[in-house]
Amino acid sequence: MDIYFYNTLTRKKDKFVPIDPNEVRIYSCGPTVYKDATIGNMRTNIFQDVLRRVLKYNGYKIKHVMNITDVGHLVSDGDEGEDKMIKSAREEHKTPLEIAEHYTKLFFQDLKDLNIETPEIICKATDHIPEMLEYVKKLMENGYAYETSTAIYFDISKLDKYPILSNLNIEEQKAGARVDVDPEKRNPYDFALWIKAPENHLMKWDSPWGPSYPGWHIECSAMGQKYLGEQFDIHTGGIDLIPTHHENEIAQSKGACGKIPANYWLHGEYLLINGGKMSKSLGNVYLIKDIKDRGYDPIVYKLLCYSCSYRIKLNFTWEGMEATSKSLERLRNGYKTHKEGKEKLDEEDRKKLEEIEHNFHEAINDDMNMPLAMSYVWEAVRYNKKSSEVADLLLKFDTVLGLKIDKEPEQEEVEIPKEILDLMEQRKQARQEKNWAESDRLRDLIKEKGYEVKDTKDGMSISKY
RNA sequence: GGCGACAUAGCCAAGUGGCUAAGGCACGAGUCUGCAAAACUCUGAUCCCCGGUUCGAAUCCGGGUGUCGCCUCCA
Repeated sequence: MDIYFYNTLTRKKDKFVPIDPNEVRIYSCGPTVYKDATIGNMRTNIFQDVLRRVLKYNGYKIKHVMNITDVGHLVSDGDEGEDKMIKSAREEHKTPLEIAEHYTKLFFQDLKDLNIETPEIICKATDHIPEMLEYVKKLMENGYAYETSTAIYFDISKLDKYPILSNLNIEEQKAGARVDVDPEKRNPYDFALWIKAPENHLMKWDSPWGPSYPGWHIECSAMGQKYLGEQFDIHTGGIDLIPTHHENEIAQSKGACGKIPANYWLHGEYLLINGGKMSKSLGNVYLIKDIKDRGYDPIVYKLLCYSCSYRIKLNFTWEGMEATSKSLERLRNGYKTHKEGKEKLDEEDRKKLEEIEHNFHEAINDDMNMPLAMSYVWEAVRYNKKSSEVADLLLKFDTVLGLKIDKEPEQEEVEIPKEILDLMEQRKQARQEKNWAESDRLRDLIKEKGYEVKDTKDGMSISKY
């Protein structure tokens, strides 16, 4: 079955045809490990995970590279300000290396909590300084770069076209802020490939231009080329990377080898918080940790991300989380019911299930239409005959969804105080005597003390309220 | 100022010219239960406004209105 992806390069859904029919090569711009990753960052990671899983569902092998930016990403993309790593190090009284290790660890914990597959290759910028230097030298040799007293810049006027991903007309942009940065720049949109380090700079390496450090964009070009070759299939990232980072990556690649590095450019839209942007000043920056602290399985957030296309803005609210939490519970419950179901399916049922599978497959192949795909998942969950064959189909769907659909509801191990246990015992007696008034009174009393008792087939269940 | 996205039932949202406009959550009704909870079943919209193209438009075109984002840090 054909796969279609919306390609930022062509601004339409393109049929996906990999360069190598057996293996799809993907590059994803990974985190700058200078602070906690937000749930917004994680939305992008979830979308990239779905991409992997969809390709695998279609039988492809994957070679997926993700970088860890641990140097060179300045506070401003206009090549000014401090390096983000160094700023964090100073603020947290640690070395840049310690900062990188700390936040890298947290990042991978988030991926694990969200059941996101780890890319085949994870590469750190600081481990690839020689490759980056080579790349810059090549750009110099090819005449696309020039030196000033502070840095090596890429000369965008040497390109036939810049920018090519966004429709910006750079002549008409307010480039004022950029012009001031370095009067030696030839064009306002020229960007730094390599930056000469001031005397006391914490991270610097020897180079033909003295002690210095890499610009932000060069790492992705250098590492992408090293692991995936001059041209690969898919490049992904957040939508905000389009106007600067990805434009510049393309520029670098065109300068170095005359090619656009990837055939398909996929970008994930923003996550909004209560209808607005997430920002520190508004105090609405949430982490996966916050989701856990509120008692939610992080997978709930993943399912929330499936409620709309990765290409439209998703509004995060705790109300939405609550609704999705119920939804996930029912989904897992439905799986369990089928798993334990003993009904026999006939030919007609199997035909119906095949149809559902076909529809699901078609949905995920249509630019990862997860909301539509989920509607077929629900069709299977609701299937009137409860059979393990339906459960098997749901498990197959879960190879794409990654929702741990077969996860048992969590049995929280909470210490129940003796007082509550005594009340429960009293209530049990009252129920045996069919003294409903007393039973209800005790239920209310237990609730007052912070516990909720429910009657099930197998007796009473108690949980913290 | 330039660029872009979005506007579908109470909320989230799929849908890109034509079967009864997916699905989830909430609400309501019912089954079950002493009651409640859980579970399960059922129930709801003609698609922001105006004009046009067409046999036919939520879907295409033009014009409005509204919300948001980017161009400055951010996935």
